[in-house]
Amino acid sequence: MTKSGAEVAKLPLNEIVRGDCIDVMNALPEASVDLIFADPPYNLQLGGTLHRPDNSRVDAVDDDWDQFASFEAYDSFTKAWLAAARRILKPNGAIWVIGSYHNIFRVGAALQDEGFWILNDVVWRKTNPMPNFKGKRMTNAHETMIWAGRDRSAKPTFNYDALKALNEGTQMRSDWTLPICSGHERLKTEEGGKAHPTQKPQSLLHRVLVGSTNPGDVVLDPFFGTGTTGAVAKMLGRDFIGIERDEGYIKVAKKRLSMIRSYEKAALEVTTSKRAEPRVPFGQLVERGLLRPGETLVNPKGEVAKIRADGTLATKTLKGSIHQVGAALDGAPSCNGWTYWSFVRDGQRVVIDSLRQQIRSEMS
Amino acid sequence: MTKSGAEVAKLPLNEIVRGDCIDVMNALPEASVDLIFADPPYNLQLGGTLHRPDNSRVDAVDDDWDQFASFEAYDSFTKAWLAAARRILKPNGAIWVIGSYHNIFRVGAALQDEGFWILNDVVWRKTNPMPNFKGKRMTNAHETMIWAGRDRSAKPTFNYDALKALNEGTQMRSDWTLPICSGHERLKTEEGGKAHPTQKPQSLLHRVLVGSTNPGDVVLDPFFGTGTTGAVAKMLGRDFIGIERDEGYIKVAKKRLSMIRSYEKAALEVTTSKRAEPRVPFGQLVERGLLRPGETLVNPKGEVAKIRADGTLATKTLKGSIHQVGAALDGAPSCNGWTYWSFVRDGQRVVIDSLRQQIRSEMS
DNA sequence: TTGTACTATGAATCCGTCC
DNA sequence: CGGACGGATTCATAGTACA
Repeated sequence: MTKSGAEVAKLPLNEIVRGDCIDVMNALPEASVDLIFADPPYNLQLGGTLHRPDNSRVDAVDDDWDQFASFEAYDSFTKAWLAAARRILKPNGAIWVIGSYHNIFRVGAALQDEGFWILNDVVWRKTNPMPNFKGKRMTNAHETMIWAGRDRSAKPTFNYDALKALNEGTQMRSDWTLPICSGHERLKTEEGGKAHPTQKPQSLLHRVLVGSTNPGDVVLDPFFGTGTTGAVAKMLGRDFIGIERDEGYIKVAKKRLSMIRSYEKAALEVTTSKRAEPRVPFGQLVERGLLRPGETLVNPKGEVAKIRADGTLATKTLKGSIHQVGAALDGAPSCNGWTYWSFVRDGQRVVIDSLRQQIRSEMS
Repeated sequence: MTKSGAEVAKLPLNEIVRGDCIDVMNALPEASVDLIFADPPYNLQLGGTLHRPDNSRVDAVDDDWDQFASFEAYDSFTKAWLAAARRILKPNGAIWVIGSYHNIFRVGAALQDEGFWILNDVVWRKTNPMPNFKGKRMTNAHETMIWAGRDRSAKPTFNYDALKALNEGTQMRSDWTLPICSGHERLKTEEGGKAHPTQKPQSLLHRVLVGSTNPGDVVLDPFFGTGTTGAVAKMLGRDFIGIERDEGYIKVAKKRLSMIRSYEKAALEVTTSKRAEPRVPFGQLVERGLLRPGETLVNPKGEVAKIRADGTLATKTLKGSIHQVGAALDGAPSCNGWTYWSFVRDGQRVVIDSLRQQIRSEMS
């Protein structure tokens, strides 16, 4: 995982590399990237030109890069770039891939076949999708993203509490309701058309990057396009690497990135989990005299245990840590002794966790 | 497409056939079924027992029928039943398959490989999914359904206007918001437990069958379970064929189906679902760039707080949601942050609730 | 009868660190 | 690397009990 200075120096951080993404990724040092976000070609096989009821032409995806002769051709392309992507990921790295029903099932199966481990599939619900003009299908109102770890044993970054905060205090769900990229955010050519047919909204990338990276992480996008991944990464204080074949897209992306400024550092600090707080052994409360050996603790049912000099508890029949004795009394598989036990001061029960908080605040 | 009387007579209409679905389907006449709805095993790969934070145990899906040795084993099973299913479909027949990220990508790829032609993928958004108790992933709040024609040239039934009517007059989208099957609808064993671990809600099948069959059509379900497909088909005046291996499930399904007749009309009326209220998390204003991380908000007293990337606020001493920080600053038990905080534009204070209104109007 | 408080439960790939 | 152990972790509904 640790790279030599020479190797790290090779990473083209915050640059766009022109070329085929498989070749470029193969030239990068292995295990050097924290996260990959990929929006690969969709393999759309559209019959002819599509018209709206008013006969205006729908500007569909018909670019060369989106054409594949067969599922087999698409599969071998997919496996090749996924294998190249996997090599450059750090051991705890992860990947996001976005697609529609035309390609996402093949991508998902290939991810699993290549050894990635799916963590969640996330549905992007579009608030304002393009309607189905012919009335022959349902409105295609969503796209699917797959979030997967490098392998089954990887422990990718997951900022659970930050996502929970983004969702106003309730756990983030696997369906995200966000508008498509339009208006001022949508990049235009000099002629006024779309600069890229499938430009993703920044809000989508914001949620992806806040949820699965930390400031300073390296985020690579092998199908950079007009650089939404790089733009949001830069705003959020992450480093990016963009790979793109098309010089026209690169030109637009470079201009876009030059105008982005990063948010201030303090704003990038995000709600953290309790697990990250320093561990306080219960025995320390005894050592520091906040609780005395021989003193009695009470559980919610009114059962009591005595504190011993080594920071363990004892009832008539049980001995062990605050967690072990609590679990045994409740017949539960586990117990958080900190919130389970109380001591008595002035006739009032006080949860022992308040003493831990006191120690933690003194530590900081 | 037209079958002889002898062959049609062989169809076990409105019956449950006990046996392996591949064998049973292979014994049916070809091109005899209008629609197949399949809820195959998901191949969940669960670890040890899971407990809720209150230490109650989660009743997991650990049945034998959901166990496969490998992806390869699952794939060959999938291809075999899909091939058998395709043979018995009429030329304009279609199939629905439901799954989760554990299996749906493999199913979707297999569908395409076997010659089916995907028409839509539909996301079932659960209003009340089981949360992620350990805080390690996002809530798995949806399942995916694939709707596919027998082949590229098939013209399956699609009742566009009926679905539009079900959706309050606007075109049906590819995401359906429906509650999981619980309460009285959930079938129980005599001991009071779940009769089947994965019973689907009738509302889901109602929408599927209204949208893609006509009265009198033949609907086959190769993984019949406790017979939701048959129950809804019967209510809607479609013929069904159920295939199921487990005698216990068959027994429950038969009893269920025998009672459908008398409740037919009432049951039809309860299948409409309510739509979820649009809740707008404050974090979405940040994700969507309406407010920037690092930007300052002001309360009525002129006190300020800075916005962070995860949609929380921070003052010199406080961190939390717009509501929490507002309440703390006022020493109040609660606070509506939406009307409490303002941002500054062109020297004018603007309440952040105006941004929420803007988002709500876009959503409706 | 009505309102409130409490309990039960759902297709789940659900811990991290130190010894 | 296996085992021990500290201790963190949940949302929407439906049903039930009781005032």
